[in-house]
Amino acid sequence: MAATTTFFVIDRPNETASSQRLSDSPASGQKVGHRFIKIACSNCNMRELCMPLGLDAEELKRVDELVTKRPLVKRGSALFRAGDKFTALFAIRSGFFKTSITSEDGRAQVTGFQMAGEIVGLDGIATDLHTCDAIALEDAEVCALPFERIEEIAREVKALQHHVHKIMSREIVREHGVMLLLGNMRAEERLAAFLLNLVQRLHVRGFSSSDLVLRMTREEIGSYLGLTLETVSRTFSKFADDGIITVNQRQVHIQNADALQRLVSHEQCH
Amino acid sequence: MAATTTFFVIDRPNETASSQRLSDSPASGQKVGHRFIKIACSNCNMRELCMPLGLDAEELKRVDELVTKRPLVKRGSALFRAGDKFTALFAIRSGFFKTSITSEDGRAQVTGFQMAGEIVGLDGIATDLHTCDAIALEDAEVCALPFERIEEIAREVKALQHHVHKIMSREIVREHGVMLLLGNMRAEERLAAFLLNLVQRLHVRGFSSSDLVLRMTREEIGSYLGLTLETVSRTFSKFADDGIITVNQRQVHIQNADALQRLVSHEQCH
DNA sequence: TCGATTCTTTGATTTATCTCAAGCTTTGCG
DNA sequence: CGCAAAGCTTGAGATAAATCAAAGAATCGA
Repeated sequence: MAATTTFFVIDRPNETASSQRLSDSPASGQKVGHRFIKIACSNCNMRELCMPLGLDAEELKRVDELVTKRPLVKRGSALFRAGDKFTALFAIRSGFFKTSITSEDGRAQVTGFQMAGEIVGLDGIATDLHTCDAIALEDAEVCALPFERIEEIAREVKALQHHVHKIMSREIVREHGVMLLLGNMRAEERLAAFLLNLVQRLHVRGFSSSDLVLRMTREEIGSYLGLTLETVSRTFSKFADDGIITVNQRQVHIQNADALQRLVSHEQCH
Repeated sequence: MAATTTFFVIDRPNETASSQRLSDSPASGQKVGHRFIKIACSNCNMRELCMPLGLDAEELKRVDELVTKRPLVKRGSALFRAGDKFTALFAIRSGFFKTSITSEDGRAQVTGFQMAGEIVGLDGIATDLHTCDAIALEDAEVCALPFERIEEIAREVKALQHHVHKIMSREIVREHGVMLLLGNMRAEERLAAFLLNLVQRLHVRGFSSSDLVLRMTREEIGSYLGLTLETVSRTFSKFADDGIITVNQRQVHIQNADALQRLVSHEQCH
Protein backbone atom coordinates (compact mmCIF):
# COMPACT_ATOMS: atom_id res chain seq x y z
CA MET A 1 0.00 0.00 0.00
CA ALA A 2 1.22 3.41 -0.95
CA ALA A 3 1.75 6.40 1.28
CA THR A 4 -1.47 7.82 2.54
CA THR A 5 -3.38 10.79 1.41
CA THR A 6 -2.41 13.97 3.10
CA PHE A 7 -3.48 17.39 2.23
CA PHE A 8 -1.69 20.52 1.65
CA VAL A 9 2.66 15.37 4.26
CA ILE A 10 4.13 14.67 8.34
CA ASP A 11 7.76 14.67 8.93
CA ARG A 12 8.36 15.01 12.61
CA PRO A 13 11.39 12.87 13.28
CA ASN A 14 13.47 13.19 16.44
CA GLU A 15 10.46 12.69 18.56
CA THR A 16 9.90 9.20 19.82
CA ALA A 17 6.54 9.55 21.31
CA SER A 18 5.35 6.99 23.73
CA SER A 19 1.76 8.04 23.88
CA GLN A 20 1.36 8.02 20.11
CA ARG A 21 -0.82 11.04 20.13
CA LEU A 22 -0.55 13.49 17.32
CA SER A 23 -1.52 17.09 17.68
CA ASP A 24 -0.47 20.52 16.64
CA SER A 25 1.35 22.85 18.96
CA PRO A 26 -0.58 23.63 22.13
CA ALA A 27 -0.29 27.36 21.44
CA SER A 28 -2.71 27.19 18.55
CA GLY A 29 -5.31 25.28 20.45
CA GLN A 30 -7.29 28.10 21.98
CA LYS A 31 -10.94 27.17 22.12
CA VAL A 32 -13.54 29.81 22.73
CA GLY A 33 -17.30 29.90 22.50
CA HIS A 34 -17.21 29.96 18.70
CA ARG A 35 -18.20 27.02 16.64
CA PHE A 36 -15.54 27.74 14.02
CA ILE A 37 -12.27 29.34 14.98
CA LYS A 38 -9.94 30.98 12.55
CA ILE A 39 -6.54 29.37 12.61
CA ALA A 40 -3.42 29.42 10.51
CA CYS A 41 -1.65 26.74 8.54
CA SER A 42 1.48 28.83 8.62
CA ASN A 43 2.25 27.84 12.19
CA CYS A 44 0.74 24.37 12.18
CA ASN A 45 2.83 21.36 13.11
CA MET A 46 1.25 19.27 10.42
CA ARG A 47 2.04 21.73 7.72
CA GLU A 48 4.64 19.73 5.83
CA LEU A 49 2.13 16.94 5.71
CA CYS A 50 -0.86 18.67 4.36
CA MET A 51 0.26 21.91 2.75
CA PRO A 52 2.03 22.43 -0.52
CA LEU A 53 5.68 23.18 0.01
CA GLY A 54 7.50 26.19 -1.36
CA LEU A 55 4.76 28.76 -1.06
CA ASP A 56 5.87 32.35 -0.78
CA ALA A 57 4.57 34.54 2.03
CA GLU A 58 1.74 35.95 0.00
CA GLU A 59 0.56 32.55 -1.17
CA LEU A 60 0.79 31.15 2.33
CA LYS A 61 -1.36 33.97 3.54
CA ARG A 62 -3.96 33.16 0.95
CA VAL A 63 -4.03 29.53 2.01
CA ASP A 64 -4.29 30.52 5.65
CA GLU A 65 -7.45 32.33 4.75
CA LEU A 66 -9.34 29.23 3.94
CA VAL A 67 -8.83 27.27 7.09
CA THR A 68 -11.35 27.10 9.84
CA LYS A 69 -10.84 25.01 12.89
CA ARG A 70 -13.76 23.07 14.17
CA PRO A 71 -14.30 21.98 17.71
CA LEU A 72 -13.30 18.56 18.90
CA VAL A 73 -14.84 15.56 17.25
CA LYS A 74 -15.55 13.24 20.12
CA ARG A 75 -14.52 9.63 19.95
CA GLY A 76 -17.29 7.63 18.37
CA SER A 77 -18.96 10.59 16.73
CA ALA A 78 -19.12 11.41 13.07
CA LEU A 79 -17.27 14.19 11.30
CA PHE A 80 -19.70 13.60 8.47
CA ARG A 81 -21.99 10.86 7.32
CA ALA A 82 -23.07 9.39 4.00
CA GLY A 83 -25.74 11.63 2.59
CA ASP A 84 -24.47 14.79 4.28
CA LYS A 85 -24.01 17.77 2.04
CA PHE A 86 -20.38 18.16 1.04
CA THR A 87 -19.00 21.61 1.66
CA ALA A 88 -15.48 21.12 2.91
CA LEU A 89 -12.51 18.84 3.07
CA PHE A 90 -11.13 18.18 6.53
CA ALA A 91 -7.48 18.17 7.49
CA ILE A 92 -6.95 16.10 10.61
CA ARG A 93 -4.90 17.99 13.20
CA SER A 94 -5.05 15.34 15.86
CA GLY A 95 -6.86 12.10 16.46
CA PHE A 96 -7.76 9.13 14.36
CA PHE A 97 -10.64 8.39 12.01
CA LYS A 98 -12.12 5.54 10.09
CA THR A 99 -14.15 5.98 6.93
CA SER A 100 -16.74 3.43 5.93
CA ILE A 101 -19.48 2.86 3.44
CA THR A 102 -22.65 0.87 3.87
CA SER A 103 -24.54 -0.78 1.04
CA GLU A 104 -28.33 -0.64 0.74
CA ASP A 105 -28.56 -4.07 2.28
CA GLY A 106 -26.52 -2.98 5.26
CA ARG A 107 -23.11 -4.44 4.58
CA ALA A 108 -20.39 -2.17 5.91
CA GLN A 109 -16.90 -1.77 4.56
CA VAL A 110 -14.21 0.29 6.26
CA THR A 111 -12.51 2.09 3.39
CA GLY A 112 -9.63 3.58 5.33
CA PHE A 113 -8.08 4.79 8.57
CA GLN A 114 -6.82 8.35 8.73
CA MET A 115 -4.45 10.05 11.11
CA ALA A 116 -3.14 13.56 11.74
CA GLY A 117 -1.97 15.33 8.63
CA GLU A 118 -4.29 13.40 6.37
CA ILE A 119 -7.36 14.57 4.55
CA VAL A 120 -10.87 13.21 4.61
CA GLY A 121 -13.90 14.11 2.56
CA LEU A 122 -12.66 13.68 -1.01
CA ASP A 123 -15.56 11.33 -1.72
CA GLY A 124 -18.02 14.21 -1.46
CA ILE A 125 -16.75 16.19 -4.43
CA ALA A 126 -18.27 13.88 -7.01
CA THR A 127 -21.91 14.53 -6.17
CA ASP A 128 -21.78 17.23 -3.51
CA LEU A 129 -22.92 14.58 -1.07
CA HIS A 130 -20.71 12.49 1.15
CA THR A 131 -20.86 8.80 0.33
CA CYS A 132 -19.10 7.51 3.41
CA ASP A 133 -19.10 8.05 7.15
CA ALA A 134 -16.04 9.50 8.86
CA ILE A 135 -16.04 8.40 12.49
CA ALA A 136 -13.51 9.53 15.08
CA LEU A 137 -11.81 6.56 16.76
CA GLU A 138 -10.38 8.90 19.35
CA ASP A 139 -11.08 12.52 20.19
CA ALA A 140 -9.95 14.51 17.22
CA GLU A 141 -9.41 18.04 16.03
CA VAL A 142 -9.85 18.93 12.40
CA CYS A 143 -9.48 21.91 10.12
CA ALA A 144 -12.39 22.53 7.83
CA LEU A 145 -11.32 23.60 4.37
CA PRO A 146 -14.37 24.91 2.51
CA PHE A 147 -14.06 23.38 -0.92
CA GLU A 148 -15.30 26.38 -2.84
CA ARG A 149 -12.55 28.42 -1.24
CA ILE A 150 -10.00 25.74 -2.06
CA GLU A 151 -11.00 25.86 -5.70
CA GLU A 152 -10.93 29.64 -5.69
CA ILE A 153 -7.45 29.84 -4.25
CA ALA A 154 -6.24 26.91 -6.35
CA ARG A 155 -7.05 28.96 -9.40
CA GLU A 156 -4.55 31.53 -8.19
CA VAL A 157 -1.97 29.45 -6.37
CA LYS A 158 -0.57 26.87 -8.75
CA ALA A 159 1.14 24.91 -5.98
CA LEU A 160 -2.14 24.49 -4.15
CA GLN A 161 -3.91 23.42 -7.30
CA HIS A 162 -1.33 20.74 -7.99
CA HIS A 163 -1.32 19.68 -4.37
CA VAL A 164 -5.05 19.02 -4.46
CA HIS A 165 -4.61 16.94 -7.58
CA LYS A 166 -1.81 14.97 -5.97
CA ILE A 167 -3.81 14.25 -2.85
CA MET A 168 -6.68 12.88 -4.85
CA SER A 169 -4.40 10.84 -7.08
CA ARG A 170 -2.60 9.46 -4.03
CA GLU A 171 -5.93 8.32 -2.64
CA ILE A 172 -6.72 6.58 -5.92
CA VAL A 173 -3.34 4.84 -5.84
CA ARG A 174 -3.82 3.85 -2.20
CA GLU A 175 -7.14 2.28 -3.07
CA HIS A 176 -5.54 0.33 -5.90
CA GLY A 177 -3.27 -1.14 -3.24
CA VAL A 178 -6.25 -2.08 -1.11
CA MET A 179 -7.86 -3.73 -4.11
CA LEU A 180 -4.72 -5.81 -4.61
CA LEU A 181 -4.78 -6.75 -0.95
CA LEU A 182 -8.46 -7.70 -0.98
CA GLY A 183 -8.32 -9.44 -4.31
CA ASN A 184 -5.08 -11.39 -4.03
CA MET A 185 -3.81 -11.75 -0.49
CA ARG A 186 -4.41 -14.28 2.23
CA ALA A 187 -5.32 -13.33 5.76
CA GLU A 188 -1.74 -13.30 7.08
CA GLU A 189 -0.53 -11.23 4.19
CA ARG A 190 -3.33 -8.74 4.61
CA LEU A 191 -2.72 -8.24 8.29
CA ALA A 192 1.04 -7.96 7.77
CA ALA A 193 0.51 -5.32 5.08
CA PHE A 194 -1.88 -3.49 7.36
CA LEU A 195 0.53 -3.39 10.28
CA LEU A 196 3.46 -2.30 8.14
CA ASN A 197 1.40 0.43 6.56
CA LEU A 198 0.28 1.74 9.95
CA VAL A 199 3.74 1.84 11.54
CA GLN A 200 5.21 3.35 8.44
CA ARG A 201 2.74 6.20 8.58
CA LEU A 202 3.28 6.64 12.30
CA HIS A 203 7.04 6.57 11.83
CA VAL A 204 6.83 9.38 9.30
CA ARG A 205 5.05 11.32 12.03
CA GLY A 206 7.90 10.85 14.45
CA PHE A 207 6.75 7.76 16.27
CA SER A 208 8.33 4.40 16.77
CA SER A 209 8.60 2.10 13.82
CA SER A 210 8.17 -0.94 16.02
CA ASP A 211 5.46 -0.03 18.52
CA LEU A 212 1.96 1.04 17.86
CA VAL A 213 -1.37 1.37 19.53
CA LEU A 214 -4.31 0.22 17.47
CA ARG A 215 -7.06 2.75 17.62
CA MET A 216 -9.58 0.42 16.05
CA THR A 217 -11.23 -2.84 17.07
CA ARG A 218 -10.53 -6.26 15.59
CA GLU A 219 -13.86 -5.96 13.88
CA GLU A 220 -12.90 -2.68 12.22
CA ILE A 221 -9.57 -4.13 11.10
CA GLY A 222 -11.47 -7.10 9.75
CA SER A 223 -13.90 -4.91 7.90
CA TYR A 224 -11.05 -3.03 6.28
CA LEU A 225 -9.18 -6.21 5.36
CA GLY A 226 -12.18 -8.23 4.22
CA LEU A 227 -11.84 -10.68 7.12
CA THR A 228 -13.91 -11.60 10.14
CA LEU A 229 -12.85 -10.35 13.54
CA GLU A 230 -12.09 -13.94 14.55
CA THR A 231 -9.65 -14.36 11.68
CA VAL A 232 -7.96 -11.10 12.61
CA SER A 233 -7.65 -12.22 16.21
CA ARG A 234 -6.34 -15.64 15.25
CA THR A 235 -3.82 -14.12 12.87
CA PHE A 236 -2.55 -11.77 15.57
CA SER A 237 -2.15 -14.80 17.82
CA LYS A 238 -0.31 -16.68 15.11
CA PHE A 239 2.09 -13.79 14.54
CA ALA A 240 2.69 -13.68 18.28
CA ASP A 241 3.27 -17.45 18.43
CA ASP A 242 5.74 -17.10 15.57
CA GLY A 243 7.60 -14.40 17.47
CA ILE A 244 6.93 -11.79 14.82
CA ILE A 245 4.99 -9.45 17.06
CA THR A 246 3.94 -9.07 20.66
CA VAL A 247 0.29 -8.23 21.19
CA ASN A 248 -1.22 -6.86 24.31
CA GLN A 249 -4.73 -5.82 23.48
CA ARG A 250 -4.40 -2.72 21.36
CA GLN A 251 -0.64 -2.48 22.01
CA VAL A 252 1.42 -4.07 19.27
CA HIS A 253 5.19 -4.43 19.27
CA ILE A 254 6.77 -5.48 16.01
CA GLN A 255 9.71 -7.76 16.74
CA ASN A 256 10.45 -8.83 13.22
CA ALA A 257 9.47 -6.33 10.58
CA ASP A 258 11.38 -8.28 7.95
CA ALA A 259 9.21 -11.30 8.56
CA LEU A 260 6.12 -9.16 8.05
CA GLN A 261 7.60 -7.75 4.88
CA ARG A 262 8.39 -11.24 3.64
CA LEU A 263 4.81 -12.27 4.28
CA VAL A 264 3.53 -9.36 2.22
CA SER A 265 6.06 -10.10 -0.50
CA HIS A 266 4.87 -13.66 -0.53
CA GLU A 267 8.46 -14.88 -0.29
CA GLN A 268 7.94 -17.63 2.21
CA CYS A 269 4.72 -19.02 0.87
CA HIS A 270 4.66 -22.71 -0.06
CA MET B 1 -20.67 0.32 -7.80
CA ALA B 2 -21.07 3.93 -8.75
CA ALA B 3 -21.07 5.43 -12.21
CA THR B 4 -17.69 5.34 -13.77
CA THR B 5 -15.12 8.02 -14.11
CA THR B 6 -15.46 10.04 -17.23
CA PHE B 7 -13.64 13.11 -18.11
CA PHE B 8 -14.60 16.38 -19.33
CA VAL B 9 -19.46 12.00 -19.60
CA ILE B 10 -21.86 9.51 -22.60
CA ASP B 11 -25.43 10.01 -23.20
CA ARG B 12 -26.29 8.63 -26.57
CA PRO B 13 -29.75 7.16 -26.19
CA ASN B 14 -31.99 6.34 -29.17
CA GLU B 15 -29.32 4.25 -30.68
CA THR B 16 -29.57 0.58 -30.01
CA ALA B 17 -26.29 -0.57 -31.32
CA SER B 18 -25.84 -4.20 -32.08
CA SER B 19 -22.13 -4.18 -32.56
CA GLN B 20 -21.48 -2.44 -29.25
CA ARG B 21 -18.69 -0.41 -30.66
CA LEU B 22 -18.22 3.10 -29.42
CA SER B 23 -16.53 5.76 -31.45
CA ASP B 24 -16.79 9.37 -32.30
CA SER B 25 -18.21 10.59 -35.59
CA PRO B 26 -16.35 9.24 -38.62
CA ALA B 27 -15.75 12.79 -39.89
CA SER B 28 -13.22 13.50 -37.18
CA GLY B 29 -11.31 10.34 -37.75
CA GLN B 30 -8.85 11.52 -40.35
CA LYS B 31 -5.54 9.87 -39.76
CA VAL B 32 -2.46 11.22 -41.46
CA GLY B 33 1.22 10.57 -41.09
CA HIS B 34 1.40 12.55 -37.86
CA ARG B 35 1.89 10.90 -34.56
CA PHE B 36 -0.35 13.39 -32.80
CA ILE B 37 -3.26 14.98 -34.58
CA LYS B 38 -5.01 18.06 -33.39
CA ILE B 39 -8.68 17.41 -32.81
CA ALA B 40 -11.59 19.19 -31.23
CA CYS B 41 -13.77 18.30 -28.28
CA SER B 42 -16.37 20.71 -29.58
CA ASN B 43 -17.55 18.27 -32.21
CA CYS B 44 -16.83 15.04 -30.40
CA ASN B 45 -19.56 12.51 -29.84
CA MET B 46 -18.30 11.72 -26.40
CA ARG B 47 -18.39 15.30 -25.31
CA GLU B 48 -21.25 15.10 -22.85
CA LEU B 49 -19.41 12.27 -21.22
CA CYS B 50 -16.04 13.73 -20.71
CA MET B 51 -16.33 17.51 -20.99
CA PRO B 52 -17.75 19.94 -18.50
CA LEU B 53 -21.19 21.12 -19.53
CA GLY B 54 -22.22 24.73 -19.96
CA LEU B 55 -19.02 26.13 -21.33
CA ASP B 56 -19.34 29.26 -23.40
CA ALA B 57 -17.78 29.43 -26.86
CA GLU B 58 -14.59 31.00 -25.62
CA GLU B 59 -14.11 28.46 -22.87
CA LEU B 60 -14.84 25.60 -25.19
CA LYS B 61 -12.21 26.89 -27.56
CA ARG B 62 -9.67 26.93 -24.75
CA VAL B 63 -10.44 23.35 -23.85
CA ASP B 64 -10.21 22.32 -27.48
CA GLU B 65 -6.69 23.61 -27.43
CA LEU B 66 -5.46 20.98 -25.08
CA VAL B 67 -6.58 17.89 -26.87
CA THR B 68 -4.33 15.83 -29.05
CA LYS B 69 -5.47 12.69 -30.70
CA ARG B 70 -3.12 9.77 -30.68
CA PRO B 71 -3.03 6.98 -33.17
CA LEU B 72 -4.83 3.72 -32.57
CA VAL B 73 -3.85 1.71 -29.56
CA LYS B 74 -3.84 -1.82 -30.85
CA ARG B 75 -5.62 -4.56 -29.00
CA GLY B 76 -3.27 -6.05 -26.47
CA SER B 77 -0.89 -3.13 -26.42
CA ALA B 78 -0.34 -0.65 -23.63
CA LEU B 79 -1.44 2.96 -23.58
CA PHE B 80 0.97 3.33 -20.70
CA ARG B 81 2.67 1.08 -18.20
CA ALA B 82 3.60 1.26 -14.53
CA GLY B 83 6.79 3.25 -14.26
CA ASP B 84 6.14 5.35 -17.35
CA LYS B 85 6.46 9.06 -16.92
CA PHE B 86 3.08 10.69 -16.46
CA THR B 87 2.44 13.59 -18.76
CA ALA B 88 -1.17 13.34 -19.82
CA LEU B 89 -4.57 11.97 -19.02
CA PHE B 90 -6.24 10.02 -21.78
CA ALA B 91 -9.87 10.33 -22.80
CA ILE B 92 -11.03 7.16 -24.53
CA ARG B 93 -12.76 7.92 -27.84
CA SER B 94 -13.35 4.35 -28.82
CA GLY B 95 -12.32 0.94 -27.64
CA PHE B 96 -12.00 -0.72 -24.29
CA PHE B 97 -9.21 -0.82 -21.72
CA LYS B 98 -8.26 -2.60 -18.56
CA THR B 99 -6.01 -1.09 -15.92
CA SER B 100 -4.00 -3.35 -13.65
CA ILE B 101 -1.31 -3.18 -11.02
CA THR B 102 1.32 -5.77 -10.24
CA SER B 103 2.98 -6.17 -6.86
CA GLU B 104 6.71 -6.74 -6.45
CA ASP B 105 6.09 -10.45 -6.08
CA GLY B 106 4.16 -10.54 -9.33
CA ARG B 107 0.58 -10.69 -8.23
CA ALA B 108 -1.65 -8.84 -10.64
CA GLN B 109 -4.89 -7.07 -9.89
CA VAL B 110 -7.15 -5.57 -12.51
CA THR B 111 -8.26 -2.27 -11.02
CA GLY B 112 -10.85 -1.36 -13.62
CA PHE B 113 -12.27 -1.60 -17.10
CA GLN B 114 -12.71 1.60 -19.06
CA MET B 115 -14.80 2.37 -22.12
CA ALA B 116 -15.35 5.30 -24.48
CA GLY B 117 -15.91 8.59 -22.72
CA GLU B 118 -13.94 7.56 -19.68
CA ILE B 119 -10.59 8.80 -18.50
CA VAL B 120 -7.48 6.84 -17.67
CA GLY B 121 -4.22 7.95 -16.15
CA LEU B 122 -5.30 9.63 -12.91
CA ASP B 123 -2.95 7.35 -10.97
CA GLY B 124 0.05 9.12 -12.47
CA ILE B 125 -0.58 12.53 -10.95
CA ALA B 126 0.56 11.53 -7.47
CA THR B 127 4.20 10.86 -8.31
CA ASP B 128 4.49 11.85 -11.97
CA LEU B 129 4.88 8.16 -12.71
CA HIS B 130 2.16 5.79 -13.72
CA THR B 131 1.54 3.04 -11.18
CA CYS B 132 -0.64 0.83 -13.34
CA ASP B 133 -0.75 -0.56 -16.84
CA ALA B 134 -3.49 0.48 -19.22
CA ILE B 135 -3.97 -2.23 -21.82
CA ALA B 136 -6.33 -2.01 -24.77
CA LEU B 137 -8.74 -4.97 -24.85
CA GLU B 138 -9.76 -3.97 -28.34
CA ASP B 139 -8.33 -1.50 -30.82
CA ALA B 140 -8.83 1.92 -29.30
CA GLU B 141 -8.52 5.58 -30.03
CA VAL B 142 -7.69 8.03 -27.30
CA CYS B 143 -7.27 11.75 -26.82
CA ALA B 144 -4.15 12.77 -24.97
CA LEU B 145 -4.77 15.61 -22.56
CA PRO B 146 -1.41 16.96 -21.42
CA PHE B 147 -1.83 17.43 -17.70
CA GLU B 148 0.13 20.64 -17.45
CA ARG B 149 -2.18 22.16 -20.00
CA ILE B 150 -5.21 20.87 -18.11
CA GLU B 151 -3.99 22.55 -14.95
CA GLU B 152 -3.24 25.73 -16.84
CA ILE B 153 -6.67 25.95 -18.39
CA ALA B 154 -8.37 24.79 -15.20
CA ARG B 155 -6.95 27.86 -13.51
CA GLU B 156 -8.90 29.95 -15.98
CA VAL B 157 -11.97 27.86 -16.65
CA LYS B 158 -13.75 27.17 -13.41
CA ALA B 159 -16.01 24.54 -14.94
CA LEU B 160 -13.01 22.57 -16.14
CA GLN B 161 -11.34 22.83 -12.76
CA HIS B 162 -14.39 21.48 -11.01
CA HIS B 163 -14.84 18.81 -13.61
CA VAL B 164 -11.35 17.49 -13.02
CA HIS B 165 -12.04 17.35 -9.30
CA LYS B 166 -15.31 15.52 -9.88
CA ILE B 167 -13.71 12.94 -12.12
CA MET B 168 -11.09 12.15 -9.53
CA SER B 169 -13.62 12.03 -6.72
CA ARG B 170 -15.84 9.76 -8.80
CA GLU B 171 -12.94 7.38 -9.24
CA ILE B 172 -12.36 7.36 -5.48
CA VAL B 173 -16.04 6.59 -4.90
CA ARG B 174 -16.00 3.87 -7.55
CA GLU B 175 -13.05 2.24 -5.82
CA HIS B 176 -14.88 2.34 -2.50
CA GLY B 177 -17.56 0.30 -4.22
CA VAL B 178 -15.00 -2.19 -5.43
CA MET B 179 -13.62 -2.46 -1.90
CA LEU B 180 -17.11 -3.28 -0.64
CA LEU B 181 -17.46 -5.88 -3.35
CA LEU B 182 -14.09 -7.47 -2.65
CA GLY B 183 -14.43 -7.26 1.11
CA ASN B 184 -18.02 -8.35 1.61
CA MET B 185 -19.54 -10.11 -1.34
CA ARG B 186 -19.68 -13.70 -2.43
CA ALA B 187 -18.80 -14.86 -5.90
CA GLU B 188 -22.34 -14.69 -7.28
CA GLU B 189 -22.90 -11.26 -5.86
CA ARG B 190 -19.63 -9.99 -7.29
CA LEU B 191 -20.35 -11.24 -10.77
CA ALA B 192 -23.92 -9.92 -10.66
CA ALA B 193 -22.66 -6.49 -9.59
CA PHE B 194 -20.06 -6.59 -12.34
CA LEU B 195 -22.57 -7.42 -15.06
CA LEU B 196 -25.05 -4.80 -13.90
CA ASN B 197 -22.33 -2.18 -13.77
CA LEU B 198 -21.16 -2.99 -17.28
CA VAL B 199 -24.60 -2.93 -18.92
CA GLN B 200 -25.52 0.20 -17.06
CA ARG B 201 -22.49 1.98 -18.44
CA LEU B 202 -23.14 0.62 -21.91
CA HIS B 203 -26.78 1.64 -21.70
CA VAL B 204 -25.82 5.21 -20.87
CA ARG B 205 -23.82 5.09 -24.09
CA GLY B 206 -26.86 4.13 -26.13
CA PHE B 207 -26.53 0.37 -26.11
CA SER B 208 -28.85 -2.33 -24.99
CA SER B 209 -29.41 -2.76 -21.30
CA SER B 210 -29.79 -6.50 -21.69
CA ASP B 211 -27.11 -7.55 -24.15
CA LEU B 212 -23.42 -7.10 -23.91
CA VAL B 213 -20.21 -8.37 -25.32
CA LEU B 214 -17.49 -8.98 -22.80
CA ARG B 215 -14.26 -7.54 -24.03
CA MET B 216 -12.22 -9.27 -21.35
CA THR B 217 -11.40 -12.87 -20.53
CA ARG B 218 -12.75 -14.85 -17.61
CA GLU B 219 -9.34 -14.50 -16.07
CA GLU B 220 -9.45 -10.72 -16.30
CA ILE B 221 -12.95 -10.66 -14.83
CA GLY B 222 -11.67 -12.91 -12.07
CA SER B 223 -8.72 -10.69 -11.38
CA TYR B 224 -10.97 -7.68 -11.09
CA LEU B 225 -13.45 -9.51 -8.84
CA GLY B 226 -10.92 -11.29 -6.67
CA LEU B 227 -11.93 -14.71 -8.00
CA THR B 228 -10.31 -17.42 -10.06
CA LEU B 229 -11.25 -17.82 -13.67
CA GLU B 230 -12.84 -21.18 -12.84
CA THR B 231 -15.15 -19.58 -10.30
CA VAL B 232 -16.13 -16.91 -12.80
CA SER B 233 -16.90 -19.55 -15.39
CA ARG B 234 -18.87 -21.68 -12.96
CA THR B 235 -20.84 -18.67 -11.79
CA PHE B 236 -21.72 -17.74 -15.36
CA SER B 237 -22.91 -21.30 -15.85
CA LYS B 238 -24.96 -21.18 -12.69
CA PHE B 239 -26.63 -17.92 -13.75
CA ALA B 240 -27.41 -19.54 -17.08
CA ASP B 241 -28.81 -22.67 -15.40
CA ASP B 242 -30.97 -20.44 -13.22
CA GLY B 243 -32.28 -18.68 -16.32
CA ILE B 244 -30.91 -15.32 -15.24
CA ILE B 245 -28.64 -14.87 -18.24
CA THR B 246 -27.74 -16.54 -21.48
CA VAL B 247 -24.04 -16.92 -22.15
CA ASN B 248 -22.45 -17.63 -25.45
CA GLN B 249 -18.77 -17.11 -25.04
CA ARG B 250 -18.29 -13.38 -24.72
CA GLN B 251 -21.93 -12.67 -25.62
CA VAL B 252 -24.11 -12.22 -22.58
CA HIS B 253 -27.86 -11.68 -22.64
CA ILE B 254 -29.43 -10.61 -19.38
CA GLN B 255 -32.82 -12.25 -19.06
CA ASN B 256 -33.59 -11.25 -15.52
CA ALA B 257 -31.91 -8.08 -14.40
CA ASP B 258 -34.06 -8.01 -11.27
CA ALA B 259 -32.63 -11.33 -10.19
CA LEU B 260 -29.13 -9.95 -10.60
CA GLN B 261 -30.08 -6.87 -8.65
CA ARG B 262 -31.55 -9.03 -5.91
CA LEU B 263 -28.33 -11.00 -5.74
CA VAL B 264 -26.33 -7.82 -5.30
CA SER B 265 -28.78 -6.57 -2.72
CA HIS B 266 -28.38 -9.82 -0.87
CA GLU B 267 -32.17 -10.21 -0.70
CA GLN B 268 -32.38 -13.86 -1.49
CA CYS B 269 -29.52 -15.01 0.63
CA HIS B 270 -30.26 -17.67 3.24
C1' DT C 1 -7.39 -23.07 -44.19
C1' DC C 2 -5.15 -25.45 -40.66
C1' DG C 3 -2.68 -26.01 -36.58
C1' DA C 4 -1.28 -23.96 -32.34
C1' DT C 5 -2.30 -21.21 -28.86
C1' DT C 6 -5.45 -19.24 -25.89
C1' DC C 7 -9.66 -19.45 -23.65
C1' DT C 8 -13.40 -21.85 -21.44
C1' DT C 9 -15.93 -25.42 -19.12
C1' DT C 10 -16.59 -28.94 -15.83
C1' DG C 11 -15.29 -32.33 -12.29
C1' DA C 12 -12.91 -33.94 -8.03
C1' DT C 13 -10.54 -32.59 -4.13
C1' DT C 14 -8.43 -29.53 -0.83
C1' DT C 15 -8.22 -25.65 2.12
C1' DA C 16 -8.56 -21.04 3.99
C1' DT C 17 -11.74 -18.67 6.07
C1' DC C 18 -16.31 -18.20 8.02
C1' DT C 19 -19.72 -19.42 11.29
C1' DC C 20 -21.29 -20.69 15.60
C1' DA C 21 -20.29 -21.01 20.31
C1' DA C 22 -18.45 -20.28 24.76
C1' DG C 23 -15.67 -18.14 28.05
C1' DC C 24 -12.66 -14.47 29.29
C1' DT C 25 -11.01 -9.54 29.61
C1' DT C 26 -11.43 -4.81 29.44
C1' DT C 27 -13.92 -0.62 29.40
C1' DG C 28 -17.13 2.59 30.66
C1' DC C 29 -21.13 4.18 32.89
C1' DG C 30 -24.22 4.83 36.75
C1' DC D 1 -16.77 0.78 42.77
C1' DG D 2 -19.35 -2.63 40.58
C1' DC D 3 -21.82 -4.33 36.98
C1' DA D 4 -23.14 -4.39 32.13
C1' DA D 5 -21.72 -3.96 27.68
C1' DA D 6 -18.30 -4.27 24.43
C1' DG D 7 -14.30 -6.39 22.83
C1' DC D 8 -11.19 -10.33 22.41
C1' DT D 9 -9.64 -15.18 22.18
C1' DT D 10 -10.02 -19.90 21.11
C1' DG D 11 -12.17 -24.18 19.54
C1' DA D 12 -14.98 -27.19 16.52
C1' DG D 13 -17.34 -27.70 12.49
C1' DA D 14 -19.22 -25.98 7.99
C1' DT D 15 -18.51 -24.09 3.47
C1' DA D 16 -17.34 -21.16 -0.39
C1' DA D 17 -13.90 -20.85 -3.31
C1' DA D 18 -9.22 -22.37 -4.67
C1' DT D 19 -6.53 -25.81 -6.72
C1' DC D 20 -5.52 -29.49 -9.71
C1' DA D 21 -6.79 -31.72 -13.81
C1' DA D 22 -8.44 -32.73 -18.30
C1' DA D 23 -11.00 -32.09 -22.31
C1' DG D 24 -13.44 -29.18 -25.53
C1' DA D 25 -14.13 -24.63 -28.16
C1' DA D 26 -12.68 -20.53 -30.23
C1' DT D 27 -9.34 -17.53 -32.11
C1' DC D 28 -5.31 -16.09 -34.54
C1' DG D 29 -1.52 -16.16 -37.35
C1' DA D 30 1.13 -18.45 -40.78
